[in-house]
Amino acid sequence: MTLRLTNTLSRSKEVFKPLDDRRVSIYCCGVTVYDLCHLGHARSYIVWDVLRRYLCWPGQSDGAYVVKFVQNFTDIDDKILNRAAEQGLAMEQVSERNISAYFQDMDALNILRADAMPRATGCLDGIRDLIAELEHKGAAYSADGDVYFAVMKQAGYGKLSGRDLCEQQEGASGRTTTTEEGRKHHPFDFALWKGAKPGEPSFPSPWGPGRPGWHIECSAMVRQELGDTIDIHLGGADLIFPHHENEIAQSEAASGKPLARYWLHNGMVNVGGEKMSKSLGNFTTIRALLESGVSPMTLRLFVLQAHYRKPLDFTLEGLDAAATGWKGLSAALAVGQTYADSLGWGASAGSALGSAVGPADREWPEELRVSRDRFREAMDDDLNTAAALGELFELARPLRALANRLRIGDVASEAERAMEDRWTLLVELAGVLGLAAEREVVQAAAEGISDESQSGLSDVAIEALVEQRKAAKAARDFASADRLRNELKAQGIDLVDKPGGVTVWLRG
RNA sequence: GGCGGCAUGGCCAAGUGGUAAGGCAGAGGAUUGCAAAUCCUUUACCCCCAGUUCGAAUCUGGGUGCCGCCUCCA
Repeated sequence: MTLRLTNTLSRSKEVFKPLDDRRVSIYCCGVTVYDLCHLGHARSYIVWDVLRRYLCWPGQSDGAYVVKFVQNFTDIDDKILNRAAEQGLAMEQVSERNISAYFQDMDALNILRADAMPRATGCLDGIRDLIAELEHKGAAYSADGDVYFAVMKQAGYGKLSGRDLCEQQEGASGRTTTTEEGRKHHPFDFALWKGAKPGEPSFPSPWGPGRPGWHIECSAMVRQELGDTIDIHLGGADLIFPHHENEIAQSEAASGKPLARYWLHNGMVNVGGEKMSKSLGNFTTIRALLESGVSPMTLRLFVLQAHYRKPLDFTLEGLDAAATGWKGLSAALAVGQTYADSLGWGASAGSALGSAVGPADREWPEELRVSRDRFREAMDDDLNTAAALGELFELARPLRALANRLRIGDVASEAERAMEDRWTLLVELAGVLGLAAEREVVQAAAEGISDESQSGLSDVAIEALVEQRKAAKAARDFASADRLRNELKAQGIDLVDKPGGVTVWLRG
Protein backbone atom coordinates (compact mmCIF):
# COMPACT_ATOMS: atom_id res chain seq x y z
CA MET A 1 0.00 0.00 0.00
CA THR A 2 0.96 3.55 -0.43
CA LEU A 3 -0.30 6.93 0.61
CA ARG A 4 -3.45 8.13 -1.12
CA LEU A 5 -4.76 11.66 -0.69
CA THR A 6 -7.96 13.33 -1.81
CA ASN A 7 -7.02 15.91 -4.38
CA THR A 8 -9.55 18.70 -4.69
CA LEU A 9 -8.47 19.17 -8.30
CA SER A 10 -9.78 15.76 -9.29
CA ARG A 11 -12.19 15.31 -6.38
CA SER A 12 -10.83 11.84 -5.85
CA LYS A 13 -8.23 9.94 -3.91
CA GLU A 14 -4.95 9.78 -5.78
CA VAL A 15 -1.78 7.88 -5.05
CA PHE A 16 0.71 10.37 -3.71
CA LYS A 17 3.87 10.57 -5.78
CA PRO A 18 6.06 13.63 -5.31
CA LEU A 19 7.91 15.30 -8.15
CA ASP A 20 11.22 14.42 -6.60
CA ASP A 21 11.61 10.87 -5.39
CA ARG A 22 12.48 11.71 -1.80
CA ARG A 23 11.55 15.34 -1.33
CA VAL A 24 8.15 16.87 -0.80
CA SER A 25 7.38 20.55 -1.05
CA ILE A 26 4.36 21.79 0.82
CA TYR A 27 2.74 25.19 1.04
CA CYS A 28 0.09 25.80 3.65
CA CYS A 29 -2.04 28.93 3.67
CA GLY A 30 -1.43 30.63 6.99
CA VAL A 31 -3.43 33.15 8.94
CA THR A 32 -4.14 36.81 8.50
CA VAL A 33 -2.68 38.17 11.69
CA TYR A 34 -5.35 40.59 12.82
CA ASP A 35 -6.51 38.57 15.83
CA LEU A 36 -5.96 35.44 17.90
CA CYS A 37 -6.43 32.04 16.32
CA HIS A 38 -9.57 30.08 17.04
CA LEU A 39 -10.41 26.40 16.97
CA GLY A 40 -10.95 26.42 13.23
CA HIS A 41 -7.34 27.39 12.79
CA ALA A 42 -6.31 24.84 15.38
CA ARG A 43 -7.98 22.06 13.46
CA SER A 44 -6.46 23.04 10.18
CA TYR A 45 -2.93 23.23 11.48
CA ILE A 46 -3.27 20.09 13.57
CA VAL A 47 -4.31 17.97 10.61
CA TRP A 48 -1.62 19.38 8.36
CA ASP A 49 0.90 18.85 11.10
CA VAL A 50 -0.11 15.21 11.10
CA LEU A 51 0.30 15.01 7.33
CA ARG A 52 3.77 16.40 7.70
CA ARG A 53 4.71 14.08 10.54
CA TYR A 54 3.40 11.12 8.59
CA LEU A 55 5.41 12.00 5.49
CA CYS A 56 8.51 12.30 7.65
CA TRP A 57 7.90 9.02 9.46
CA PRO A 58 10.39 6.29 8.57
CA GLY A 59 7.73 3.66 9.18
CA GLN A 60 5.53 5.09 6.45
CA SER A 61 4.93 2.97 3.34
CA ASP A 62 7.21 4.94 1.07
CA GLY A 63 9.83 5.60 3.71
CA ALA A 64 10.57 8.96 5.23
CA TYR A 65 10.41 11.93 2.88
CA VAL A 66 12.40 15.07 3.33
CA VAL A 67 9.69 17.68 3.62
CA LYS A 68 9.99 21.38 3.12
CA PHE A 69 6.96 22.92 4.74
CA VAL A 70 6.22 26.57 4.08
CA GLN A 71 3.45 28.53 5.72
CA ASN A 72 2.85 32.24 5.35
CA PHE A 73 1.64 35.06 7.53
CA THR A 74 -0.61 37.53 5.78
CA ASP A 75 0.48 40.73 7.47
CA ILE A 76 -0.90 43.24 4.99
CA ASP A 77 -4.65 43.34 4.99
CA ASP A 78 -7.63 45.62 5.50
CA LYS A 79 -8.59 43.81 8.66
CA ILE A 80 -5.20 44.44 10.19
CA LEU A 81 -5.45 48.10 9.25
CA ASN A 82 -8.89 48.32 10.80
CA ARG A 83 -7.70 46.65 13.97
CA ALA A 84 -4.72 48.97 14.14
CA ALA A 85 -6.94 52.01 13.74
CA GLU A 86 -9.30 50.76 16.45
CA GLN A 87 -6.48 50.23 18.90
CA GLY A 88 -4.40 53.22 17.93
CA LEU A 89 -1.50 51.01 16.86
CA ALA A 90 0.63 50.71 13.78
CA MET A 91 -0.11 47.87 11.39
CA GLU A 92 3.18 46.20 12.30
CA GLN A 93 2.38 46.26 15.98
CA VAL A 94 -0.86 44.41 15.43
CA SER A 95 0.88 41.88 13.20
CA GLU A 96 3.77 41.28 15.55
CA ARG A 97 1.53 40.79 18.51
CA ASN A 98 -0.60 38.24 16.72
CA ILE A 99 2.32 36.42 15.17
CA SER A 100 3.87 35.87 18.55
CA ALA A 101 0.49 34.74 19.88
CA TYR A 102 0.26 32.35 16.94
CA PHE A 103 3.53 30.70 17.87
CA GLN A 104 2.58 30.47 21.49
CA ASP A 105 -0.74 28.78 20.70
CA MET A 106 0.55 26.42 18.03
CA ASP A 107 3.60 25.43 20.06
CA ALA A 108 1.26 24.53 22.89
CA LEU A 109 -0.65 22.26 20.53
CA ASN A 110 2.62 20.53 19.58
CA ILE A 111 2.38 21.74 15.99
CA LEU A 112 5.82 21.70 14.41
CA ARG A 113 6.98 25.05 13.14
CA ALA A 114 7.18 25.39 9.40
CA ASP A 115 10.60 25.36 7.75
CA ALA A 116 9.93 28.82 6.38
CA MET A 117 7.28 31.33 7.40
CA PRO A 118 7.38 34.19 4.92
CA ARG A 119 5.40 37.37 5.46
CA ALA A 120 3.78 39.53 2.84
CA THR A 121 5.77 42.51 4.05
CA GLY A 122 8.95 40.56 3.44
CA CYS A 123 8.00 39.55 -0.05
CA LEU A 124 7.00 42.85 -1.66
CA ASP A 125 9.63 42.70 -4.38
CA GLY A 126 8.45 39.28 -5.41
CA ILE A 127 4.85 40.45 -5.36
CA ARG A 128 5.54 43.54 -7.50
CA ASP A 129 7.62 41.49 -9.93
CA LEU A 130 4.86 38.95 -10.29
CA ILE A 131 2.22 41.59 -10.92
CA ALA A 132 4.41 43.31 -13.49
CA GLU A 133 4.95 39.99 -15.19
CA LEU A 134 1.24 39.29 -15.33
CA GLU A 135 0.55 42.76 -16.69
CA HIS A 136 3.25 42.32 -19.29
CA LYS A 137 1.75 39.03 -20.40
CA GLY A 138 -1.67 40.60 -20.74
CA ALA A 139 -3.16 38.62 -17.87
CA ALA A 140 -3.65 41.75 -15.78
CA TYR A 141 -4.67 45.35 -16.38
CA SER A 142 -4.33 48.50 -14.34
CA ALA A 143 -7.11 50.95 -13.65
CA ASP A 144 -6.81 54.14 -11.58
CA GLY A 145 -3.98 52.88 -9.40
CA ASP A 146 -5.45 49.39 -9.01
CA VAL A 147 -4.29 46.34 -10.90
CA TYR A 148 -6.71 43.53 -11.67
CA PHE A 149 -6.31 40.02 -12.89
CA ALA A 150 -8.33 39.28 -16.02
CA VAL A 151 -9.96 35.93 -15.40
CA MET A 152 -11.30 35.60 -18.93
CA LYS A 153 -7.76 35.59 -20.25
CA GLN A 154 -6.83 32.59 -18.18
CA ALA A 155 -7.85 29.26 -19.68
CA GLY A 156 -9.06 26.81 -17.09
CA TYR A 157 -10.16 29.39 -14.57
CA GLY A 158 -12.55 27.62 -12.23
CA LYS A 159 -10.99 24.18 -12.48
CA LEU A 160 -10.36 23.84 -8.77
CA SER A 161 -13.73 25.02 -7.53
CA GLY A 162 -15.85 23.79 -10.42
CA ARG A 163 -17.04 27.24 -11.27
CA ASP A 164 -18.24 28.26 -14.69
CA LEU A 165 -17.42 31.85 -15.59
CA CYS A 166 -20.33 32.34 -17.95
CA GLU A 167 -23.01 31.06 -15.59
CA GLN A 168 -21.60 32.93 -12.64
CA GLN A 169 -21.48 36.14 -14.61
CA GLU A 170 -25.24 36.26 -14.85
CA GLY A 171 -25.68 35.60 -11.17
CA ALA A 172 -23.29 38.39 -10.28
CA SER A 173 -24.65 40.98 -12.66
CA GLY A 174 -26.45 42.89 -9.94
CA ARG A 175 -23.27 43.54 -8.04
CA THR A 176 -21.41 46.05 -10.17
CA THR A 177 -22.26 49.10 -8.17
CA THR A 178 -19.12 50.07 -6.28
CA THR A 179 -16.32 51.93 -7.92
CA GLU A 180 -14.11 48.90 -7.68
CA GLU A 181 -16.64 46.78 -9.49
CA GLY A 182 -16.88 49.48 -12.10
CA ARG A 183 -13.21 49.19 -12.92
CA LYS A 184 -13.35 45.46 -13.46
CA HIS A 185 -13.79 43.95 -16.90
CA HIS A 186 -15.40 40.86 -15.40
CA PRO A 187 -17.10 40.46 -12.01
CA PHE A 188 -14.63 37.72 -11.08
CA ASP A 189 -11.59 39.85 -11.84
CA PHE A 190 -9.77 40.46 -8.59
CA ALA A 191 -7.26 43.00 -7.32
CA LEU A 192 -3.57 42.23 -7.49
CA TRP A 193 -2.70 45.70 -6.27
CA LYS A 194 -4.97 48.13 -4.51
CA GLY A 195 -4.20 51.82 -4.76
CA ALA A 196 -3.98 53.43 -1.31
CA LYS A 197 -6.68 55.75 -0.10
CA PRO A 198 -5.47 58.98 1.51
CA GLY A 199 -3.94 58.40 4.94
CA GLU A 200 -3.59 54.64 4.60
CA PRO A 201 -0.24 52.92 5.00
CA SER A 202 1.09 52.08 1.58
CA PHE A 203 4.01 50.68 -0.31
CA PRO A 204 5.46 52.17 -3.48
CA SER A 205 4.90 50.47 -6.81
CA PRO A 206 4.98 51.19 -10.54
CA TRP A 207 1.19 51.67 -10.35
CA GLY A 208 1.37 54.15 -7.52
CA PRO A 209 1.38 53.69 -3.75
CA GLY A 210 -0.83 50.94 -2.47
CA ARG A 211 -0.75 47.41 -1.20
CA PRO A 212 -0.98 43.93 -2.63
CA GLY A 213 -4.18 41.92 -2.86
CA TRP A 214 -4.46 38.83 -0.72
CA HIS A 215 -4.25 36.22 -3.44
CA ILE A 216 -1.07 37.50 -5.03
CA GLU A 217 0.78 37.30 -1.73
CA CYS A 218 0.51 33.54 -1.69
CA SER A 219 1.47 33.13 -5.33
CA ALA A 220 4.56 35.23 -4.77
CA MET A 221 5.55 33.46 -1.57
CA VAL A 222 5.15 30.02 -3.06
CA ARG A 223 7.37 31.02 -5.94
CA GLN A 224 9.94 32.63 -3.67
CA GLU A 225 10.19 29.70 -1.26
CA LEU A 226 9.42 26.64 -3.35
CA GLY A 227 9.46 27.46 -7.06
CA ASP A 228 6.90 27.20 -9.85
CA THR A 229 5.42 23.80 -9.10
CA ILE A 230 5.01 22.32 -5.64
CA ASP A 231 3.81 18.93 -4.51
CA ILE A 232 1.10 19.79 -2.03
CA HIS A 233 -0.91 22.91 -1.37
CA LEU A 234 -2.92 22.99 1.84
CA GLY A 235 -5.70 25.10 3.24
CA GLY A 236 -9.19 25.24 4.65
CA ALA A 237 -12.09 24.27 2.41
CA ASP A 238 -13.32 27.84 2.62
CA LEU A 239 -10.27 28.93 0.66
CA ILE A 240 -11.03 26.88 -2.43
CA PHE A 241 -12.91 29.77 -3.94
CA PRO A 242 -11.83 32.36 -4.60
CA HIS A 243 -8.44 32.26 -2.90
CA HIS A 244 -6.94 29.07 -4.27
CA GLU A 245 -8.64 29.42 -7.62
CA ASN A 246 -7.05 32.84 -7.96
CA GLU A 247 -3.71 31.65 -6.77
CA ILE A 248 -3.73 29.02 -9.49
CA ALA A 249 -4.74 31.57 -12.09
CA GLN A 250 -1.96 33.97 -11.14
CA SER A 251 0.83 31.47 -10.75
CA GLU A 252 -0.01 29.45 -13.81
CA ALA A 253 -0.48 32.52 -15.97
CA ALA A 254 2.99 33.64 -14.96
CA SER A 255 4.89 30.36 -15.13
CA GLY A 256 2.88 28.34 -17.61
CA LYS A 257 3.28 25.39 -15.24
CA PRO A 258 0.95 23.75 -12.75
CA LEU A 259 1.12 25.45 -9.36
CA ALA A 260 0.50 22.41 -7.19
CA ARG A 261 0.01 18.75 -7.95
CA TYR A 262 -2.12 17.95 -4.93
CA TRP A 263 -4.62 20.32 -3.37
CA LEU A 264 -5.80 19.28 0.06
CA HIS A 265 -8.55 20.99 2.01
CA ASN A 266 -9.72 20.49 5.55
CA GLY A 267 -13.34 20.66 6.66
CA MET A 268 -14.66 23.43 8.84
CA VAL A 269 -15.16 23.46 12.58
CA ASN A 270 -18.84 24.06 13.26
CA VAL A 271 -20.70 25.30 16.28
CA GLY A 272 -24.30 24.22 16.50
CA GLY A 273 -24.14 23.19 12.86
CA GLU A 274 -22.72 26.50 11.68
CA LYS A 275 -19.20 27.27 10.66
CA MET A 276 -17.06 28.78 13.41
CA SER A 277 -15.92 32.16 12.21
CA LYS A 278 -15.00 35.61 13.28
CA SER A 279 -17.85 37.15 11.35
CA LEU A 280 -20.49 34.96 12.98
CA GLY A 281 -18.94 35.63 16.37
CA ASN A 282 -19.34 32.00 17.43
CA PHE A 283 -15.65 31.32 17.84
CA THR A 284 -13.58 30.10 20.76
CA THR A 285 -9.93 31.05 20.67
CA ILE A 286 -7.29 28.41 21.24
CA ARG A 287 -5.98 30.50 24.07
CA ALA A 288 -9.32 30.76 25.83
CA LEU A 289 -9.84 27.04 25.56
CA LEU A 290 -6.42 26.15 26.93
CA GLU A 291 -6.77 28.70 29.70
CA SER A 292 -10.05 27.09 30.69
CA GLY A 293 -8.07 24.01 31.60
CA VAL A 294 -8.48 21.90 28.47
CA SER A 295 -5.22 20.17 27.73
CA PRO A 296 -3.64 20.70 24.32
CA MET A 297 -3.57 16.97 23.71
CA THR A 298 -7.27 16.72 24.45
CA LEU A 299 -7.91 19.22 21.69
CA ARG A 300 -5.59 17.33 19.41
CA LEU A 301 -7.39 14.08 20.12
CA PHE A 302 -10.76 15.75 19.61
CA VAL A 303 -9.69 16.99 16.20
CA LEU A 304 -8.06 13.76 15.06
CA GLN A 305 -11.02 11.60 15.98
CA ALA A 306 -12.80 12.98 12.94
CA HIS A 307 -11.64 12.71 9.36
CA TYR A 308 -9.95 15.92 8.27
CA ARG A 309 -12.21 16.56 5.30
CA LYS A 310 -15.48 16.35 7.19
CA PRO A 311 -17.07 19.14 9.15
CA LEU A 312 -16.40 18.83 12.87
CA ASP A 313 -18.97 20.08 15.34
CA PHE A 314 -17.40 21.66 18.38
CA THR A 315 -19.24 20.89 21.60
CA LEU A 316 -18.20 20.85 25.23
CA GLU A 317 -19.60 17.33 25.52
CA GLY A 318 -17.38 16.18 22.68
CA LEU A 319 -14.42 17.85 24.28
CA ASP A 320 -15.16 16.17 27.62
CA ALA A 321 -15.29 12.82 25.89
CA ALA A 322 -11.93 13.53 24.30
CA ALA A 323 -10.51 14.59 27.66
CA THR A 324 -11.50 11.30 29.24
CA GLY A 325 -10.13 9.41 26.27
CA TRP A 326 -6.88 11.29 26.49
CA LYS A 327 -6.58 10.53 30.18
CA GLY A 328 -6.37 6.83 29.41
CA LEU A 329 -4.11 7.18 26.42
CA SER A 330 -1.89 9.52 28.31
CA ALA A 331 -1.52 7.10 31.21
CA ALA A 332 -0.42 4.41 28.77
CA LEU A 333 2.02 6.72 27.02
CA ALA A 334 3.57 7.82 30.29
CA VAL A 335 3.95 4.40 31.87
CA GLY A 336 7.32 3.68 30.34
CA GLN A 337 8.96 6.80 31.70
CA THR A 338 7.14 6.93 34.97
CA TYR A 339 7.82 3.34 35.96
CA ALA A 340 10.90 2.61 33.89
CA ASP A 341 12.86 1.50 36.94
CA SER A 342 10.32 -0.85 38.44
CA LEU A 343 9.53 -2.32 35.04
CA GLY A 344 13.13 -2.69 34.04
CA TRP A 345 12.43 -0.75 30.84
CA GLY A 346 14.12 2.39 29.71
CA ALA A 347 16.16 1.68 26.62
CA SER A 348 14.16 4.11 24.50
CA ALA A 349 12.35 5.95 27.24
CA GLY A 350 13.48 9.51 26.78
CA SER A 351 14.17 9.67 23.10
CA ALA A 352 10.78 8.68 21.79
CA LEU A 353 8.76 11.08 23.86
CA GLY A 354 7.34 13.89 21.84
CA SER A 355 9.67 13.53 18.94
CA ALA A 356 8.36 13.99 15.44
CA VAL A 357 10.03 10.87 14.20
CA GLY A 358 9.86 7.64 16.09
CA PRO A 359 12.51 4.97 16.47
CA ALA A 360 13.74 3.45 13.25
CA ASP A 361 11.90 0.48 11.87
CA ARG A 362 12.75 -2.88 13.33
CA GLU A 363 11.45 -6.37 13.87
CA TRP A 364 8.25 -6.43 15.88
CA PRO A 365 6.44 -9.36 17.44
CA GLU A 366 3.61 -10.54 15.19
CA GLU A 367 0.80 -8.93 17.14
CA LEU A 368 2.52 -5.56 17.16
CA ARG A 369 3.48 -5.80 13.53
CA VAL A 370 -0.21 -6.23 12.68
CA SER A 371 -1.09 -3.16 14.73
CA ARG A 372 1.58 -1.17 13.03
CA ASP A 373 0.36 -2.27 9.59
CA ARG A 374 -3.20 -1.36 10.44
CA PHE A 375 -2.12 2.03 11.63
CA ARG A 376 -0.21 2.58 8.42
CA GLU A 377 -3.07 1.38 6.24
CA ALA A 378 -5.42 3.78 7.98
CA MET A 379 -3.04 6.69 7.50
CA ASP A 380 -2.34 5.71 3.91
CA ASP A 381 -6.05 5.94 3.22
CA ASP A 382 -6.28 9.71 3.01
CA LEU A 383 -5.04 10.22 6.55
CA ASN A 384 -7.73 8.27 8.32
CA THR A 385 -6.68 9.42 11.77
CA ALA A 386 -9.90 8.23 13.37
CA ALA A 387 -9.16 4.65 12.38
CA ALA A 388 -5.49 5.10 13.28
CA LEU A 389 -6.52 6.25 16.74
CA GLY A 390 -8.61 3.13 17.08
CA GLU A 391 -5.40 1.14 16.76
CA LEU A 392 -3.72 3.36 19.31
CA PHE A 393 -6.45 2.79 21.85
CA GLU A 394 -6.25 -0.96 21.39
CA LEU A 395 -2.52 -0.85 21.78
CA ALA A 396 -2.87 1.32 24.85
CA ARG A 397 -5.52 -0.65 26.71
CA PRO A 398 -3.28 -3.10 28.63
CA LEU A 399 -0.67 -0.41 29.17
CA ARG A 400 -3.27 1.87 30.62
CA ALA A 401 -4.42 -0.85 32.96
CA LEU A 402 -0.82 -1.44 33.99
CA ALA A 403 -0.22 2.25 34.59
CA ASN A 404 -3.32 2.60 36.70
CA ARG A 405 -2.48 -0.37 38.83
CA LEU A 406 1.12 0.70 39.34
CA ARG A 407 -0.16 4.07 40.34
CA ILE A 408 -1.88 2.62 43.38
CA GLY A 409 1.12 0.56 44.33
CA ASP A 410 0.39 -2.76 42.65
CA VAL A 411 3.24 -4.82 41.29
CA ALA A 412 3.60 -5.59 37.60
CA SER A 413 3.20 -9.19 36.54
CA GLU A 414 5.70 -11.05 34.42
CA ALA A 415 3.48 -10.59 31.37
CA GLU A 416 3.21 -6.90 32.02
CA ARG A 417 6.94 -6.49 32.31
CA ALA A 418 7.16 -7.97 28.84
CA MET A 419 5.13 -5.14 27.29
CA GLU A 420 8.01 -2.79 26.63
CA ASP A 421 7.78 -3.36 22.88
CA ARG A 422 4.11 -2.59 22.94
CA TRP A 423 4.77 0.60 24.81
CA THR A 424 7.58 1.62 22.46
CA LEU A 425 5.31 1.10 19.48
CA LEU A 426 2.50 3.05 21.09
CA VAL A 427 4.80 5.98 21.75
CA GLU A 428 6.10 5.87 18.21
CA LEU A 429 2.67 5.80 16.57
CA ALA A 430 1.25 8.41 18.91
CA GLY A 431 4.20 10.59 17.98
CA VAL A 432 3.20 10.38 14.32
CA LEU A 433 -0.08 11.97 15.37
CA GLY A 434 1.75 14.51 17.49
CA LEU A 435 0.33 12.98 20.65
CA ALA A 436 2.68 12.68 23.61
CA ALA A 437 2.24 12.50 27.34
CA GLU A 438 2.59 16.02 28.61
CA ARG A 439 5.46 16.75 30.89
CA GLU A 440 3.10 17.74 33.67
CA VAL A 441 1.28 14.46 33.42
CA VAL A 442 4.46 12.45 33.57
CA GLN A 443 5.79 14.40 36.49
CA ALA A 444 2.58 14.35 38.44
CA ALA A 445 2.37 10.61 38.07
CA ALA A 446 6.02 10.12 38.98
CA GLU A 447 5.82 12.35 42.01
CA GLY A 448 2.43 11.11 43.05
CA ILE A 449 3.33 8.88 45.96
CA SER A 450 6.59 10.28 47.29
CA ASP A 451 6.47 13.98 46.61
CA GLU A 452 5.94 16.23 49.59
CA SER A 453 6.89 19.63 48.30
CA GLN A 454 3.62 20.55 46.62
CA SER A 455 0.81 20.10 49.11
CA GLY A 456 0.61 21.94 52.38
CA LEU A 457 0.55 18.63 54.19
CA SER A 458 3.67 16.56 54.74
CA ASP A 459 3.72 12.86 54.06
CA VAL A 460 3.86 12.21 57.75
CA ALA A 461 0.80 14.34 58.41
CA ILE A 462 -1.10 12.66 55.64
CA GLU A 463 -0.21 9.23 56.86
CA ALA A 464 -1.32 10.15 60.33
CA LEU A 465 -4.72 11.20 58.98
CA VAL A 466 -4.96 8.03 56.94
CA GLU A 467 -4.26 6.05 60.11
CA GLN A 468 -6.92 7.99 61.98
CA ARG A 469 -9.41 7.16 59.27
CA LYS A 470 -8.41 3.53 59.37
CA ALA A 471 -9.06 3.47 63.09
CA ALA A 472 -12.41 5.17 62.62
CA LYS A 473 -13.35 2.59 60.03
CA ALA A 474 -12.36 -0.20 62.35
CA ALA A 475 -14.63 1.34 64.98
CA ARG A 476 -17.36 1.58 62.35
CA ASP A 477 -17.37 5.33 62.83
CA PHE A 478 -17.96 6.00 59.16
CA ALA A 479 -18.97 9.60 59.70
CA SER A 480 -15.48 10.40 61.01
CA ALA A 481 -13.86 8.29 58.34
CA ASP A 482 -15.70 10.14 55.60
CA ARG A 483 -14.92 13.50 57.18
CA LEU A 484 -11.21 12.68 57.16
CA ARG A 485 -11.44 11.55 53.58
CA ASN A 486 -13.14 14.79 52.59
CA GLU A 487 -10.57 16.87 54.41
CA LEU A 488 -7.77 15.17 52.56
CA LYS A 489 -9.65 15.54 49.30
CA ALA A 490 -9.85 19.27 49.93
CA GLN A 491 -6.05 19.28 50.24
CA GLY A 492 -5.77 17.53 46.90
CA ILE A 493 -5.12 14.12 48.40
CA ASP A 494 -7.07 11.21 46.92
CA LEU A 495 -7.52 8.03 48.88
CA VAL A 496 -7.80 4.68 47.19
CA ASP A 497 -9.07 1.81 49.30
CA LYS A 498 -7.63 -1.44 48.11
CA PRO A 499 -8.53 -5.00 49.03
CA GLY A 500 -7.39 -6.11 52.45
CA GLY A 501 -8.07 -2.80 54.19
CA VAL A 502 -5.04 -1.13 52.66
CA THR A 503 -5.43 2.54 51.79
CA VAL A 504 -3.15 4.27 49.32
CA TRP A 505 -3.04 8.02 49.08
CA LEU A 506 -2.17 10.05 46.00
CA ARG A 507 -1.62 13.72 45.46
CA GLY A 508 -4.25 14.70 42.91
C1' G B 1 -30.07 29.47 -8.64
C1' G B 2 -24.79 27.18 -9.51
C1' C B 3 -20.80 23.98 -7.45
C1' G B 4 -19.31 20.53 -3.63
C1' G B 5 -20.10 17.46 0.63
C1' C B 6 -22.65 14.72 4.51
C1' A B 7 -26.75 11.30 6.73
C1' U B 8 -23.96 4.60 10.95
C1' G B 9 -25.98 2.69 18.42
C1' G B 10 -27.72 7.80 23.81
C1' C B 11 -23.38 11.28 21.90
C1' C B 12 -18.85 11.50 18.69
C1' A B 13 -16.94 8.54 14.85
C1' A B 14 -14.28 4.52 11.47
C1' G B 15 -15.92 1.13 7.93
C1' U B 16 -17.04 1.69 -0.03
C1' G B 17 -19.87 -5.56 -1.86
C1' G B 18 -19.71 -10.86 2.41
C1' U B 19 -23.12 -10.56 8.15
C1' A B 20 -20.89 -3.25 11.92
C1' A B 21 -13.24 -0.36 14.64
C1' G B 22 -12.45 2.95 18.44
C1' G B 23 -13.70 6.89 22.11
C1' C B 24 -17.43 8.93 25.55
C1' A B 25 -21.79 7.84 28.17
C1' G B 26 -24.90 3.67 30.07
C1' A B 27 -25.47 -1.37 32.15
C1' G B 28 -23.57 -5.76 34.80
C1' G B 29 -19.54 -7.76 37.62
C1' A B 30 -14.86 -7.38 40.82
C1' U B 31 -13.17 -4.25 44.90
C1' U B 32 -15.45 -1.08 49.01
C1' G B 33 -18.77 0.16 55.14
C1' C B 34 -20.31 3.61 51.36
C1' A B 35 -18.18 6.53 47.59
C1' A B 36 -14.33 7.72 44.25
C1' A B 37 -10.64 5.74 41.36
C1' U B 38 -9.35 1.31 38.94
C1' C B 39 -9.93 -3.47 36.41
C1' C B 40 -13.14 -7.05 33.54
C1' U B 41 -17.54 -7.82 30.53
C1' U B 42 -21.39 -5.74 27.69
C1' U B 43 -25.25 -2.73 24.21
C1' A B 44 -26.47 -1.03 16.49
C1' C B 45 -28.58 -4.46 10.96
C1' C B 46 -26.38 1.53 9.23
C1' C B 47 -32.35 8.45 6.93
C1' C B 48 -36.64 6.62 3.45
C1' C B 49 -38.19 4.09 -1.24
C1' A B 50 -36.97 1.30 -5.53
C1' G B 51 -33.20 -1.35 -8.19
C1' U B 52 -28.39 -4.25 -9.34
C1' U B 53 -26.27 -8.72 -6.88
C1' C B 54 -25.99 -15.31 -4.41
C1' G B 55 -25.05 -11.31 -0.97
C1' A B 56 -25.10 -3.91 0.18
C1' A B 57 -24.28 0.45 5.51
C1' U B 58 -21.00 -0.11 1.29
C1' C B 59 -23.06 0.16 -6.06
C1' U B 60 -27.34 2.70 -9.22
C1' G B 61 -31.83 5.82 -9.44
C1' G B 62 -35.38 8.74 -6.77
C1' G B 63 -36.81 11.17 -2.18
C1' U B 64 -36.04 13.67 2.53
C1' G B 65 -32.90 16.32 5.87
C1' C B 66 -28.38 18.99 7.05
C1' C B 67 -23.83 21.67 5.91
C1' G B 68 -19.94 24.40 3.14
C1' C B 69 -18.55 27.67 -1.00
C1' C B 70 -20.45 31.28 -4.65
C1' U B 71 -18.14 38.43 -0.23
C1' C B 72 -13.30 38.42 4.05
C1' C B 73 -12.41 33.60 6.24
C1' A B 74 -8.41 27.69 8.37
